[in-house]
Amino acid sequence: MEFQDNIPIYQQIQKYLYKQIALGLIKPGEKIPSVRQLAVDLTVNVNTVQRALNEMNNEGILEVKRGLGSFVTTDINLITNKRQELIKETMSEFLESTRQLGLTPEETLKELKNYIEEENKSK
Amino acid sequence: MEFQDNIPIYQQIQKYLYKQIALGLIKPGEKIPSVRQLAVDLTVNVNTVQRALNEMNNEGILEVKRGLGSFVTTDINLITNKRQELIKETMSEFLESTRQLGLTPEETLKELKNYIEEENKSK
Amino acid sequence: MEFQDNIPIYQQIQKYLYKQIALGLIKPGEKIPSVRQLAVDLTVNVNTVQRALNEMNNEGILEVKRGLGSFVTTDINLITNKRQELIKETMSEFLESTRQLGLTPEETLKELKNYIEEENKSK
Amino acid sequence: MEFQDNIPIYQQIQKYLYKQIALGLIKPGEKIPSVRQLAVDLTVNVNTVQRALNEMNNEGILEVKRGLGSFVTTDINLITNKRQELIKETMSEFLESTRQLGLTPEETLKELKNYIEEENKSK
DNA sequence: GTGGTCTAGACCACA
DNA sequence: GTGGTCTAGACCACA
Repeated sequence: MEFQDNIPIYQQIQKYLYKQIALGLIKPGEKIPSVRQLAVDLTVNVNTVQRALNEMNNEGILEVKRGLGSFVTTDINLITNKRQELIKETMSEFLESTRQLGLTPEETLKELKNYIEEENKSK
Repeated sequence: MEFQDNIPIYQQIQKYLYKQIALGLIKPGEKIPSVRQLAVDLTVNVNTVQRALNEMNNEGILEVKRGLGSFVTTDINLITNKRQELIKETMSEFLESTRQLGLTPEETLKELKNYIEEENKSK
Repeated sequence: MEFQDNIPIYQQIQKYLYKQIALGLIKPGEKIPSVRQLAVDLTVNVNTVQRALNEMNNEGILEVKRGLGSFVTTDINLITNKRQELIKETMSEFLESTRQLGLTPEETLKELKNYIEEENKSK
Repeated sequence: MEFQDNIPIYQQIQKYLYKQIALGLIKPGEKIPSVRQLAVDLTVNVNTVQRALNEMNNEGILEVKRGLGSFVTTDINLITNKRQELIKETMSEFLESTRQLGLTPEETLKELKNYIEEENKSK
């Protein structure tokens, strides 16, 4: 057994921004806060923010314009694909967790269905 | 937004043991390795192991017998309940993750179904 | 007119390594010096070396193995493609330079031919 | 391996002017902008411009007339020779680049031919 | 003001 | 020993 490494902060920042974008909280073409502002908001070093944005720029999700700031891509396909990718990743991790608790994927599906139904009742 | 700290190692140990028990890899009534042995195996401080086992003893999942070692409870209900609890916890965290990606529980269920079907096909 | 920016050191390091690999001076599967060693050799900060290697790892040209070091990929196709890419880049820059001196691509070709012939004579 | 420093700005200015002249954008005998004007246009120190022009004056490409300004030589041979010199320099640097990628001059010629043909097709 | 690069140095994980 | 992450702080280029 190994113990969980901290997920690097720059990856956490990426995931945070991906979610904001996937949810439409930051819209296509919109400017995100400056690296310095994000660094302050997230109480993190400027370099760490830059590392996060840099990779997102390479992927095309962000367009970083020197002297102007960073903008969410207007390519909606890219955003949709990224969201789909994140969803798949979440599914995969979830099935791994339940597998470790002795559930097959099919049993997991059934358990999830039950869980949701019970939650709905309790409202 | 705050960044995730490491999950405390003692909790990771607990989760590890719960899973072993839930899966039946360690059977009801069975003796688990000594604190010292676990400490060596997991390259972790003895106190950390003790803290993990201590809580599990309070819950009744383990019976720590001084001078003899720690034994998994023979109360199958307790084990079943604990497993169910872990499953619910996993469900809850999963739904929170997909919610952050813009999925309702119902959509999540549909996506999971798709995901499993596609995985089965690709085998 | 703008003045040439310094090409970032990490990109210069990348180009240097690409050339070493393209020329077969570092062979597929071979270990390259450690980041710390490279940093010393190139009198550059460790982080700068790491930034260079990181991107090359993402491209697959290098396989960085934590605790072991960095190795040139054994995927010869990848290397060949990268070399071809660098060659095209060089061609493109060259044609741009000669265009600025008033030469069409065809004239450039003729001039290059002459240049090579004269060089061969003078040997 | 050493890293490329910035090419001195005054040399960049020279190259810029040479190209303008080589391309006939500034004609033989024509007056070029004043040192002060160039300094403003290029957002560069007056001394830097002066240093650039000074060398070009020594070569005879420019005739700096005190109180009147700087003029392109009317000696067409000089201009032609300078252009030829710049072309040779470009060829030489190009062959050095491709040599570092493992190409002989002859192979370089062939690659360039291919490159131009493919570019023409894609138009 | 906004992003880009680099350094020195610290601390961590893997082997 | 080898790579990975992060910080504080400096300096630069673009607008």
